[in-house]
Amino acid sequence: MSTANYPHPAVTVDVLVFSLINNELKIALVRRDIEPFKGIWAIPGGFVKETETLETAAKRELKEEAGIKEVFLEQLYTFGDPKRDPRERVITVAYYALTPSYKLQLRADTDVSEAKWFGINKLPELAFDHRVIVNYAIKRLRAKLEYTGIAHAFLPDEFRLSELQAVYEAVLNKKLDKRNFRKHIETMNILESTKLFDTEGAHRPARLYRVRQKTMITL
Amino acid sequence: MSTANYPHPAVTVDVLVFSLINNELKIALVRRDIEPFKGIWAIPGGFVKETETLETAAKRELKEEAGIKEVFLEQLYTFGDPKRDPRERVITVAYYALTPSYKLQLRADTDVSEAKWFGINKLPELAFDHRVIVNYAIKRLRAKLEYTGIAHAFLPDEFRLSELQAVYEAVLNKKLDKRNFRKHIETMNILESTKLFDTEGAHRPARLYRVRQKTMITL
DNA sequence: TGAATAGTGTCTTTCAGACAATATGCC
DNA sequence: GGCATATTGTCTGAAAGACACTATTCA
Repeated sequence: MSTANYPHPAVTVDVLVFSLINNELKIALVRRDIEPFKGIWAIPGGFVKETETLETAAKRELKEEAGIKEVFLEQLYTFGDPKRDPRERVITVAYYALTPSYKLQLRADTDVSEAKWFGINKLPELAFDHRVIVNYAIKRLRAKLEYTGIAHAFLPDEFRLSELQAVYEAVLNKKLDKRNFRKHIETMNILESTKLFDTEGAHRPARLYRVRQKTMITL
Repeated sequence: MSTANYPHPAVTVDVLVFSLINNELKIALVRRDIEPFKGIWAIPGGFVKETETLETAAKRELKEEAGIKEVFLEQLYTFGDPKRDPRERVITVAYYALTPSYKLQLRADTDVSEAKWFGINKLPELAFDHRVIVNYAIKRLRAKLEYTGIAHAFLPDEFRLSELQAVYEAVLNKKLDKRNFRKHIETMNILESTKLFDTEGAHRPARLYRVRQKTMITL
Protein backbone atom coordinates (compact mmCIF):
# COMPACT_ATOMS: atom_id res chain seq x y z
CA MET A 1 0.00 0.00 0.00
CA SER A 2 1.33 3.34 -0.97
CA THR A 3 0.24 6.48 0.74
CA ALA A 4 -0.29 8.03 -2.67
CA ASN A 5 -3.76 6.51 -2.97
CA TYR A 6 -5.09 8.51 -0.12
CA PRO A 7 -6.31 12.07 0.03
CA HIS A 8 -3.71 14.64 0.93
CA PRO A 9 -5.35 17.60 2.64
CA ALA A 10 -3.70 20.93 3.17
CA VAL A 11 -2.33 21.34 6.68
CA THR A 12 -1.91 24.63 8.50
CA VAL A 13 -0.89 25.75 11.93
CA ASP A 14 -2.83 28.51 13.62
CA VAL A 15 -1.25 30.29 16.55
CA LEU A 16 -3.33 31.94 19.23
CA VAL A 17 -1.12 34.53 20.84
CA PHE A 18 -2.38 35.65 24.23
CA SER A 19 -1.02 38.57 26.16
CA LEU A 20 -2.02 40.80 29.02
CA ILE A 21 -2.44 44.42 28.04
CA ASN A 22 -3.77 46.97 30.51
CA ASN A 23 -4.75 44.13 32.78
CA GLU A 24 -6.94 42.64 30.11
CA LEU A 25 -6.45 39.28 28.43
CA LYS A 26 -6.02 39.91 24.73
CA ILE A 27 -5.49 37.84 21.66
CA ALA A 28 -3.70 38.79 18.46
CA LEU A 29 -5.83 38.65 15.33
CA VAL A 30 -5.16 39.52 11.72
CA ARG A 31 -7.49 40.93 9.12
CA ARG A 32 -7.64 38.79 6.01
CA ASP A 33 -6.71 40.50 2.77
CA ILE A 34 -7.90 37.78 0.45
CA GLU A 35 -10.86 35.53 -0.11
CA PRO A 36 -12.38 33.63 1.52
CA PHE A 37 -13.44 35.78 4.44
CA LYS A 38 -11.69 38.80 2.98
CA GLY A 39 -11.78 41.68 5.45
CA ILE A 40 -12.72 39.39 8.34
CA TRP A 41 -10.53 38.90 11.39
CA ALA A 42 -8.80 35.57 11.88
CA ILE A 43 -6.27 33.73 13.96
CA PRO A 44 -2.84 34.11 12.38
CA GLY A 45 -1.53 30.98 10.79
CA GLY A 46 -0.14 29.47 7.66
CA PHE A 47 0.67 26.32 5.80
CA VAL A 48 3.11 23.84 7.21
CA LYS A 49 6.21 23.55 5.07
CA GLU A 50 7.48 20.28 3.69
CA THR A 51 10.47 19.94 5.96
CA GLU A 52 9.43 21.58 9.17
CA THR A 53 7.98 20.21 12.37
CA LEU A 54 4.52 21.38 13.42
CA GLU A 55 6.05 23.18 16.35
CA THR A 56 8.66 24.75 14.11
CA ALA A 57 5.89 25.96 11.85
CA ALA A 58 4.11 27.47 14.85
CA LYS A 59 7.30 29.19 15.95
CA ARG A 60 7.85 30.53 12.48
CA GLU A 61 4.34 31.96 12.39
CA LEU A 62 4.89 33.46 15.78
CA LYS A 63 8.03 35.11 14.62
CA GLU A 64 6.60 36.39 11.35
CA GLU A 65 3.57 37.70 13.15
CA ALA A 66 5.09 39.12 16.27
CA GLY A 67 8.87 38.81 16.19
CA ILE A 68 8.99 36.74 19.33
CA LYS A 69 11.53 34.40 20.76
CA GLU A 70 11.20 32.15 23.77
CA VAL A 71 7.60 32.16 24.70
CA PHE A 72 5.35 29.55 26.17
CA LEU A 73 4.02 27.62 23.20
CA GLU A 74 1.87 24.53 23.36
CA GLN A 75 -0.19 22.49 20.96
CA LEU A 76 -3.86 23.05 21.59
CA TYR A 77 -5.97 20.81 19.37
CA THR A 78 -6.35 19.78 15.77
CA PHE A 79 -9.44 20.88 13.89
CA GLY A 80 -10.32 18.88 10.84
CA ASP A 81 -13.92 19.32 9.83
CA PRO A 82 -13.93 18.66 6.05
CA LYS A 83 -15.92 21.82 5.41
CA ARG A 84 -14.12 24.21 7.69
CA ASP A 85 -12.42 25.86 4.71
CA PRO A 86 -14.59 26.44 1.65
CA ARG A 87 -11.67 26.17 -0.79
CA GLU A 88 -10.52 22.67 -0.09
CA ARG A 89 -9.99 20.49 2.90
CA VAL A 90 -7.65 22.18 5.35
CA ILE A 91 -6.73 20.55 8.60
CA THR A 92 -5.32 22.97 11.12
CA VAL A 93 -3.18 22.22 14.12
CA ALA A 94 -3.80 24.99 16.63
CA TYR A 95 -1.12 26.18 19.03
CA TYR A 96 -1.37 28.78 21.71
CA ALA A 97 1.32 31.07 22.99
CA LEU A 98 1.55 33.19 26.11
CA THR A 99 3.81 36.19 26.17
CA PRO A 100 4.47 39.43 27.97
CA SER A 101 3.24 42.24 25.80
CA TYR A 102 6.53 44.14 25.88
CA LYS A 103 8.21 41.31 24.01
CA LEU A 104 6.28 41.65 20.85
CA GLN A 105 5.38 43.90 18.03
CA LEU A 106 2.46 42.85 15.92
CA ARG A 107 2.92 43.24 12.23
CA ALA A 108 0.81 42.49 9.25
CA ASP A 109 2.20 39.63 7.25
CA THR A 110 1.46 38.08 3.87
CA ASP A 111 -2.22 37.96 2.90
CA VAL A 112 -3.08 40.15 5.81
CA SER A 113 -3.82 43.84 5.90
CA GLU A 114 -3.71 44.51 9.59
CA ALA A 115 -2.81 42.89 12.90
CA LYS A 116 -4.40 43.91 16.17
CA TRP A 117 -5.03 42.93 19.78
CA PHE A 118 -8.56 42.18 20.90
CA GLY A 119 -9.82 41.77 24.43
CA ILE A 120 -11.26 38.30 24.67
CA ASN A 121 -14.63 39.70 25.64
CA LYS A 122 -14.68 42.05 22.67
CA LEU A 123 -13.95 39.77 19.77
CA PRO A 124 -15.11 40.69 16.29
CA GLU A 125 -16.69 38.21 13.93
CA LEU A 126 -14.09 35.60 13.06
CA ALA A 127 -13.31 33.72 9.86
CA PHE A 128 -13.70 29.96 9.37
CA ASP A 129 -14.28 28.08 12.62
CA HIS A 130 -11.93 30.39 14.46
CA ARG A 131 -14.46 31.36 17.07
CA VAL A 132 -14.66 27.75 18.19
CA ILE A 133 -10.89 27.54 18.31
CA VAL A 134 -10.59 30.69 20.40
CA ASN A 135 -13.20 29.45 22.85
CA TYR A 136 -11.42 26.17 23.17
CA ALA A 137 -8.12 27.93 23.81
CA ILE A 138 -9.56 30.14 26.51
CA LYS A 139 -11.04 27.14 28.24
CA ARG A 140 -7.72 25.35 28.14
CA LEU A 141 -5.80 28.40 29.29
CA ARG A 142 -8.04 28.81 32.31
CA ALA A 143 -7.79 25.16 33.26
CA LYS A 144 -4.05 25.21 32.83
CA LEU A 145 -3.69 28.29 34.95
CA GLU A 146 -5.42 26.60 37.84
CA TYR A 147 -3.34 23.47 37.99
CA THR A 148 0.05 24.61 36.73
CA GLY A 149 2.08 27.75 37.15
CA ILE A 150 2.00 29.24 33.68
CA ALA A 151 0.70 32.66 34.71
CA HIS A 152 4.24 34.00 34.81
CA ALA A 153 4.49 33.38 31.07
CA PHE A 154 2.68 36.70 30.69
CA LEU A 155 5.24 38.55 32.78
CA PRO A 156 8.89 39.60 32.60
CA ASP A 157 11.50 37.44 34.31
CA GLU A 158 11.10 39.39 37.51
CA PHE A 159 7.74 40.58 38.67
CA ARG A 160 5.64 41.69 41.62
CA LEU A 161 3.16 39.32 43.19
CA SER A 162 0.45 41.87 42.57
CA GLU A 163 1.24 41.67 38.87
CA LEU A 164 0.93 37.91 38.99
CA GLN A 165 -2.38 38.23 40.76
CA ALA A 166 -3.55 40.60 38.05
CA VAL A 167 -2.77 37.89 35.48
CA TYR A 168 -4.90 35.38 37.32
CA GLU A 169 -7.71 37.86 37.71
CA ALA A 170 -7.68 38.79 34.05
CA VAL A 171 -7.54 35.22 32.78
CA LEU A 172 -10.05 33.76 35.20
CA ASN A 173 -12.15 36.88 35.04
CA LYS A 174 -12.72 37.16 38.76
CA LYS A 175 -11.28 38.98 41.75
CA LEU A 176 -9.04 37.08 44.12
CA ASP A 177 -8.26 37.69 47.76
CA LYS A 178 -4.74 38.97 48.11
CA ARG A 179 -3.78 36.97 51.18
CA ASN A 180 -5.21 33.71 49.94
CA PHE A 181 -3.61 34.24 46.57
CA ARG A 182 -0.19 34.68 48.12
CA LYS A 183 -0.65 31.60 50.27
CA HIS A 184 -1.61 29.65 47.17
CA ILE A 185 1.46 30.81 45.27
CA GLU A 186 3.59 29.94 48.28
CA THR A 187 2.12 26.43 48.30
CA MET A 188 2.81 25.88 44.61
CA ASN A 189 6.46 26.50 45.33
CA ILE A 190 7.50 27.54 41.87
CA LEU A 191 8.60 31.07 42.68
CA GLU A 192 11.52 32.41 44.63
CA SER A 193 11.94 35.92 45.95
CA THR A 194 14.78 38.09 44.72
CA LYS A 195 16.52 40.84 46.65
CA LEU A 196 15.15 43.38 44.26
CA PHE A 197 12.32 45.79 44.73
CA ASP A 198 10.17 47.61 42.30
CA THR A 199 10.24 51.23 43.38
CA GLU A 200 7.79 52.64 40.89
CA GLY A 201 5.21 55.02 42.24
CA ALA A 202 4.59 56.93 45.42
CA HIS A 203 4.11 53.99 47.71
CA ARG A 204 5.83 51.13 49.42
CA PRO A 205 8.11 49.25 47.00
CA ALA A 206 7.21 45.68 46.07
CA ARG A 207 9.55 42.75 46.27
CA LEU A 208 10.28 41.09 42.94
CA TYR A 209 9.95 37.37 42.39
CA ARG A 210 11.15 35.01 39.72
CA VAL A 211 10.43 31.45 38.63
CA ARG A 212 12.48 28.94 40.55
CA GLN A 213 13.29 26.73 37.58
CA LYS A 214 12.34 26.75 33.97
CA THR A 215 9.71 24.12 34.53
CA MET A 216 7.56 24.34 31.48
CA ILE A 217 5.13 21.58 32.23
CA THR A 218 3.63 20.27 29.05
CA LEU A 219 1.18 17.50 29.45
CA MET B 1 -3.32 32.85 -2.70
CA SER B 2 -4.49 29.37 -3.47
CA THR B 3 -3.85 26.50 -1.18
CA ALA B 4 -2.63 24.48 -4.14
CA ASN B 5 0.85 25.96 -3.89
CA TYR B 6 1.46 24.41 -0.55
CA PRO B 7 2.59 20.92 0.38
CA HIS B 8 -0.20 18.45 1.04
CA PRO B 9 0.99 15.81 3.46
CA ALA B 10 -0.78 12.55 4.12
CA VAL B 11 -2.89 12.62 7.25
CA THR B 12 -3.75 9.63 9.38
CA VAL B 13 -5.51 8.99 12.63
CA ASP B 14 -4.03 6.54 15.09
CA VAL B 15 -6.25 5.18 17.81
CA LEU B 16 -4.84 3.94 21.10
CA VAL B 17 -7.39 1.57 22.55
CA PHE B 18 -6.92 0.97 26.25
CA SER B 19 -8.70 -1.67 28.24
CA LEU B 20 -8.37 -3.45 31.54
CA ILE B 21 -7.81 -7.17 31.22
CA ASN B 22 -7.09 -9.31 34.25
CA ASN B 23 -6.59 -6.16 36.24
CA GLU B 24 -3.84 -5.03 33.94
CA LEU B 25 -3.93 -1.94 31.74
CA LYS B 26 -3.52 -3.11 28.16
CA ILE B 27 -3.35 -1.51 24.77
CA ALA B 28 -4.39 -2.94 21.43
CA LEU B 29 -1.64 -3.21 18.84
CA VAL B 30 -1.51 -4.59 15.34
CA ARG B 31 1.32 -6.32 13.56
CA ARG B 32 2.17 -4.66 10.28
CA ASP B 33 1.94 -6.81 7.21
CA ILE B 34 3.65 -4.43 4.82
CA GLU B 35 6.70 -2.24 4.61
CA PRO B 36 7.86 -0.09 6.23
CA PHE B 37 8.21 -1.78 9.60
CA LYS B 38 6.78 -5.02 8.24
CA GLY B 39 6.28 -7.52 11.05
CA ILE B 40 6.60 -4.83 13.72
CA TRP B 41 3.79 -3.94 16.12
CA ALA B 42 2.06 -0.61 15.72
CA ILE B 43 -0.84 1.48 16.92
CA PRO B 44 -3.85 0.82 14.70
CA GLY B 45 -4.72 3.67 12.41
CA GLY B 46 -5.37 4.71 8.88
CA PHE B 47 -5.72 7.53 6.46
CA VAL B 48 -8.37 10.16 6.93
CA LYS B 49 -10.91 10.10 4.14
CA GLU B 50 -11.79 13.10 2.07
CA THR B 51 -15.19 13.74 3.56
CA GLU B 52 -14.92 12.55 7.12
CA THR B 53 -14.19 14.40 10.33
CA LEU B 54 -11.07 13.45 12.26
CA GLU B 55 -13.23 12.07 15.01
CA THR B 56 -15.32 10.15 12.50
CA ALA B 57 -12.14 8.66 11.09
CA ALA B 58 -11.08 7.64 14.59
CA LYS B 59 -14.44 6.03 15.23
CA ARG B 60 -14.25 4.20 11.95
CA GLU B 61 -10.83 2.81 12.80
CA LEU B 62 -12.13 1.81 16.19
CA LYS B 63 -14.97 -0.05 14.61
CA GLU B 64 -12.86 -1.73 11.95
CA GLU B 65 -10.34 -2.73 14.52
CA ALA B 66 -12.50 -3.72 17.43
CA GLY B 67 -16.17 -3.49 16.48
CA ILE B 68 -16.94 -0.99 19.19
CA LYS B 69 -19.71 1.48 19.68
CA GLU B 70 -20.05 4.12 22.32
CA VAL B 71 -16.71 4.30 24.00
CA PHE B 72 -14.81 7.14 25.55
CA LEU B 73 -12.82 8.66 22.70
CA GLU B 74 -10.70 11.79 22.89
CA GLN B 75 -8.14 13.49 20.73
CA LEU B 76 -4.70 13.11 22.22
CA TYR B 77 -2.13 15.02 20.23
CA THR B 78 -0.95 15.53 16.68
CA PHE B 79 2.46 14.23 15.70
CA GLY B 80 4.04 15.78 12.68
CA ASP B 81 7.75 15.26 12.53
CA PRO B 82 8.59 15.38 8.80
CA LYS B 83 10.65 12.19 9.08
CA ARG B 84 8.36 10.11 11.22
CA ASP B 85 7.32 8.05 8.22
CA PRO B 86 10.11 7.06 5.80
CA ARG B 87 7.76 6.94 2.78
CA GLU B 88 6.56 10.48 2.70
CA ARG B 89 5.42 13.05 5.15
CA VAL B 90 2.58 11.69 7.25
CA ILE B 91 0.98 13.76 9.95
CA THR B 92 -0.97 11.70 12.43
CA VAL B 93 -3.71 12.83 14.74
CA ALA B 94 -3.70 10.47 17.70
CA TYR B 95 -6.87 9.59 19.59
CA TYR B 96 -7.24 7.38 22.61
CA ALA B 97 -10.20 5.25 23.58
CA LEU B 98 -11.12 3.60 26.85
CA THR B 99 -13.38 0.60 26.84
CA PRO B 100 -14.46 -2.38 28.89
CA SER B 101 -12.82 -5.46 27.47
CA TYR B 102 -16.07 -7.39 27.10
CA LYS B 103 -17.27 -4.87 24.52
CA LEU B 104 -14.69 -5.60 21.95
CA GLN B 105 -13.25 -8.24 19.78
CA LEU B 106 -9.92 -7.43 18.21
CA ARG B 107 -9.56 -8.34 14.59
CA ALA B 108 -6.83 -7.97 12.08
CA ASP B 109 -7.70 -5.44 9.43
CA THR B 110 -6.23 -4.39 6.11
CA ASP B 111 -2.43 -4.34 5.96
CA VAL B 112 -2.25 -6.07 9.28
CA SER B 113 -1.59 -9.71 10.06
CA GLU B 114 -2.55 -9.84 13.68
CA ALA B 115 -4.11 -7.80 16.46
CA LYS B 116 -3.30 -8.32 20.12
CA TRP B 117 -3.45 -6.82 23.59
CA PHE B 118 -0.23 -5.86 25.34
CA GLY B 119 0.23 -4.91 28.96
CA ILE B 120 1.62 -1.41 29.00
CA ASN B 121 4.66 -2.60 30.88
CA LYS B 122 5.34 -5.35 28.38
CA LEU B 123 5.28 -3.52 25.08
CA PRO B 124 7.16 -4.91 22.11
CA GLU B 125 9.26 -2.79 19.80
CA LEU B 126 6.95 -0.36 18.04
CA ALA B 127 6.92 1.01 14.50
CA PHE B 128 7.48 4.66 13.57
CA ASP B 129 7.34 7.01 16.58
CA HIS B 130 4.60 4.95 18.17
CA ARG B 131 6.49 4.42 21.38
CA VAL B 132 6.50 8.16 21.98
CA ILE B 133 2.79 8.31 21.24
CA VAL B 134 1.99 5.50 23.65
CA ASN B 135 4.02 7.11 26.41
CA TYR B 136 2.24 10.38 25.86
CA ALA B 137 -1.13 8.67 26.01
CA ILE B 138 -0.34 6.89 29.25
CA LYS B 139 0.75 10.15 30.80
CA ARG B 140 -2.45 11.84 29.73
CA LEU B 141 -4.61 8.94 30.85
CA ARG B 142 -3.09 9.01 34.32
CA ALA B 143 -3.51 12.76 34.66
CA LYS B 144 -7.07 12.57 33.42
CA LEU B 145 -7.93 9.81 35.84
CA GLU B 146 -6.86 11.95 38.77
CA TYR B 147 -8.91 15.01 37.99
CA THR B 148 -11.93 13.62 36.20
CA GLY B 149 -14.02 10.53 36.62
CA ILE B 150 -13.20 8.55 33.49
CA ALA B 151 -12.21 5.35 35.27
CA HIS B 152 -15.70 3.98 34.78
CA ALA B 153 -15.12 4.04 31.02
CA PHE B 154 -13.29 0.75 31.52
CA LEU B 155 -16.26 -0.86 33.23
CA PRO B 156 -19.79 -2.00 32.40
CA ASP B 157 -22.67 0.31 33.17
CA GLU B 158 -23.04 -1.17 36.63
CA PHE B 159 -20.00 -2.09 38.65
CA ARG B 160 -18.63 -2.71 42.11
CA LEU B 161 -16.54 -0.07 43.85
CA SER B 162 -13.79 -2.63 44.23
CA GLU B 163 -13.73 -2.98 40.45
CA LEU B 164 -13.43 0.77 40.10
CA GLN B 165 -10.60 0.80 42.57
CA ALA B 166 -8.88 -1.92 40.57
CA VAL B 167 -9.04 0.36 37.53
CA TYR B 168 -7.35 3.17 39.41
CA GLU B 169 -4.72 0.86 40.76
CA ALA B 170 -3.95 -0.61 37.36
CA VAL B 171 -3.77 2.73 35.58
CA LEU B 172 -1.85 4.57 38.27
CA ASN B 173 0.21 1.50 39.04
CA LYS B 174 -0.08 1.80 42.79
CA LYS B 175 -2.13 0.41 45.63
CA LEU B 176 -4.85 2.59 47.13
CA ASP B 177 -6.43 2.48 50.55
CA LYS B 178 -9.96 1.15 50.29
CA ARG B 179 -11.56 3.57 52.76
CA ASN B 180 -9.85 6.64 51.41
CA PHE B 181 -10.65 5.60 47.88
CA ARG B 182 -14.34 5.29 48.68
CA LYS B 183 -14.37 8.64 50.40
CA HIS B 184 -12.73 10.17 47.36
CA ILE B 185 -15.32 8.68 45.01
CA GLU B 186 -18.04 9.90 47.34
CA THR B 187 -16.61 13.42 47.15
CA MET B 188 -16.45 13.44 43.38
CA ASN B 189 -20.15 12.84 43.36
CA ILE B 190 -20.41 11.28 39.92
CA LEU B 191 -21.69 7.87 40.97
CA GLU B 192 -24.96 6.73 42.41
CA SER B 193 -25.70 3.43 44.06
CA THR B 194 -28.21 1.03 42.57
CA LYS B 195 -30.34 -1.46 44.46
CA LEU B 196 -28.48 -4.28 42.77
CA PHE B 197 -25.85 -6.53 44.23
CA ASP B 198 -23.20 -8.61 42.63
CA THR B 199 -23.56 -12.03 44.18
CA GLU B 200 -20.61 -13.72 42.55
CA GLY B 201 -18.38 -15.80 44.74
CA ALA B 202 -18.45 -17.18 48.21
CA HIS B 203 -18.46 -13.93 50.08
CA ARG B 204 -20.54 -10.94 50.95
CA PRO B 205 -22.25 -9.50 47.84
CA ALA B 206 -21.16 -6.10 46.61
CA ARG B 207 -23.47 -3.22 45.89
CA LEU B 208 -23.44 -2.05 42.27
CA TYR B 209 -22.97 1.58 41.28
CA ARG B 210 -23.54 3.48 38.12
CA VAL B 211 -22.57 6.88 36.72
CA ARG B 212 -24.97 9.60 37.78
CA GLN B 213 -25.09 11.35 34.40
CA LYS B 214 -23.35 10.88 31.12
CA THR B 215 -20.91 13.65 31.89
CA MET B 216 -18.10 13.06 29.46
CA ILE B 217 -15.89 15.96 30.30
CA THR B 218 -13.71 16.79 27.35
CA LEU B 219 -11.37 19.64 27.84
C1' DT C 1 -16.67 -22.19 61.01
C1' DG C 2 -13.40 -20.78 57.67
C1' DA C 3 -12.53 -18.30 53.39
C1' DA C 4 -13.21 -14.34 50.78
C1' DT C 5 -14.58 -9.89 49.85
C1' DA C 6 -17.67 -5.79 51.42
C1' DG C 7 -18.22 -2.06 54.18
C1' DT C 8 -17.20 1.42 57.58
C1' DG C 9 -14.86 5.85 61.30
C1' DT C 10 -11.29 8.60 63.52
C1' DC C 11 -7.40 11.38 63.74
C1' DT C 12 -4.05 14.44 61.68
C1' DT C 13 -2.47 17.48 58.22
C1' DT C 14 -3.01 20.37 54.35
C1' DC C 15 -5.28 23.56 51.67
C1' DA C 16 -9.11 26.77 50.27
C1' DG C 17 -11.76 30.60 51.51
C1' DA C 18 -13.51 34.45 54.46
C1' DC C 19 -11.86 38.41 56.62
C1' DA C 20 -8.78 43.66 58.26
C1' DA C 21 -5.01 45.89 60.17
C1' DT C 22 -0.21 47.54 59.83
C1' DA C 23 4.08 48.88 56.96
C1' DT C 24 6.62 51.59 53.75
C1' DG C 25 7.85 54.95 50.52
C1' DC C 26 6.89 59.17 47.98
C1' DC C 27 4.84 63.56 47.58
C1' DG D 1 0.44 63.87 57.13
C1' DG D 2 -1.91 61.88 53.11
C1' DC D 3 -1.85 58.68 49.42
C1' DA D 4 -1.03 54.37 47.28
C1' DT D 5 0.33 49.89 47.37
C1' DA D 6 2.76 45.95 50.09
C1' DT D 7 2.66 42.74 53.48
C1' DT D 8 0.96 39.69 56.96
C1' DG D 9 -2.36 35.85 60.36
C1' DT D 10 -6.47 33.51 62.17
C1' DC D 11 -10.43 30.84 61.90
C1' DT D 12 -13.36 27.49 59.69
C1' DG D 13 -14.56 23.86 56.62
C1' DA D 14 -13.26 20.32 53.09
C1' DA D 15 -10.47 16.91 51.58
C1' DA D 16 -6.32 13.71 51.63
C1' DG D 17 -3.83 10.27 53.90
C1' DA D 18 -2.72 6.89 57.66
C1' DC D 19 -4.73 3.19 59.91
C1' DA D 20 -8.08 -1.94 61.54
C1' DC D 21 -12.08 -3.94 62.59
C1' DT D 22 -16.84 -5.86 61.70
C1' DA D 23 -20.38 -7.78 58.19
C1' DT D 24 -22.10 -11.02 54.96
C1' DT D 25 -22.32 -14.85 52.01
C1' DC D 26 -21.14 -19.43 50.51
C1' DA D 27 -18.83 -23.79 50.78
